Amino acid sequence: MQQESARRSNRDRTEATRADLIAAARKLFTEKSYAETGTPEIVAAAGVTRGALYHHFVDKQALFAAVVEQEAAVVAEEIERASPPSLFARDALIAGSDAYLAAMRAPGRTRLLLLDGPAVLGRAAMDDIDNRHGNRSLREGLVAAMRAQTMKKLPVEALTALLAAAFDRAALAIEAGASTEDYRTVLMALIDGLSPAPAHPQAPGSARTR
Amino acid sequence: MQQESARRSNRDRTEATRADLIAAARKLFTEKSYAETGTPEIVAAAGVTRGALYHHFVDKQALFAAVVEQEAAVVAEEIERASPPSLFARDALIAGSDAYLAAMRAPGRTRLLLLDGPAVLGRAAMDDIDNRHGNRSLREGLVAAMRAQTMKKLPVEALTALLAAAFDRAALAIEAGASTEDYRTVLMALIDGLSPAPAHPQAPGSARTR
DNA sequence: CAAATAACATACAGTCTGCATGTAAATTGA
DNA sequence: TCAATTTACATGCAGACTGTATGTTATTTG
Repeated sequence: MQQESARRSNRDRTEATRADLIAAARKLFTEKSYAETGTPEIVAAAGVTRGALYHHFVDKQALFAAVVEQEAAVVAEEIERASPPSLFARDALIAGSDAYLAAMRAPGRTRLLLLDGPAVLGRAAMDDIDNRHGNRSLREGLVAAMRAQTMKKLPVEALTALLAAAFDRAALAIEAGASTEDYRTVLMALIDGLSPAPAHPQAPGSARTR
Repeated sequence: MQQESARRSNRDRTEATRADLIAAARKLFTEKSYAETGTPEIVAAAGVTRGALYHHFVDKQALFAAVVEQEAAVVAEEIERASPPSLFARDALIAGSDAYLAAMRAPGRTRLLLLDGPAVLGRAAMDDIDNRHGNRSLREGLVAAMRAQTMKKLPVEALTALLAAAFDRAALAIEAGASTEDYRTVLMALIDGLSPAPAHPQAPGSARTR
């Protein structure tokens, strides 16, 4: 007859505790903000003590980074699930855009990923996370469109970053109550504007600044 | 013969103290971050005590809001100075874009306005500030371009917000070491893509999602 | 010029973060 | 298999910070 609480390997214990902490932190970070959530509250929700937290994470910020990482992965997964990778390049971009905007409606997700994330971890760290998850499919879609000649050839990294920034702002605006249709319309117009068409058929000789 | 420190009216005292606090806070908030800057440090730099701070500002966040407000005004001013309001609509947009990117190179400004600002004050509050200052000229430029028929007619608020978001991300990327030319190229491509040209001269009957 | 008020300064309470130390459980290796 | 070591926590503490309450000085008001 073994003990009440079964004998667990250290690896299992660590994994379970880390998961509990991340889950509790995720819940609180999405309900409130990073700054408004204290570690005592997190560990209470996770059913451990602060000692466990600081054993598994170097500081509160590291726990936050783990939460952001996980949440970014979930968002990427939701997008991939909703948007089949085939189709024509432009259709894939549209499907991905809608899936992203839908995924970002999860409560607190915009604040976690778009406000607290960049402020707490810095833009560089967030870029790193985004590039490992969500942005990847966006960039691949853009590259595909360029190769298919349905999109102007432009610096890929910059284009990916700027379109992602527009999507992010759209998600924030929509959550704040703005018209989803308006923002969707503009996003599509921005993407369609990148078609390799005659640039701007207006008065020739427009002065170039700088 | 009057006293050593001249008799000052309350209005002057308040104005001077508030200005000192905002200046000291601005310096520290741009050198470090909002979270890393404590009120004791701020008041020491300003030459007052925390009592003065909490007399003039309801809390640390309110002081931060005042700093952001002022900095946003300075940025808007720098843009207006560098970009004459006349010219053709597109040229004005380009000049304004370059001026914005140049203005955002001031040390710590991107973190203050683009990272800490949204996280601490919220996107709604930042939108409010932006609309009172920087975004105004952008929106007016877009409206002018639309009226001049050199730009597709689109929801103005949404377009302004999304382009502003792209500019913001570009400023962050450039500060992080990315190629200014790359980002400038993409920004111009995004703007030029909004010309009222034949949208995308490709295979007809492309399926519309939703 | 006295009363009221504004502009501060000082002192205090509560909370939080990170670390140091202590303890129980698991792993190692002889 | 069992003692030594390491891991996974729990507990307690030190420093710092925020916001507030209270006291004091300068200004304004009637």
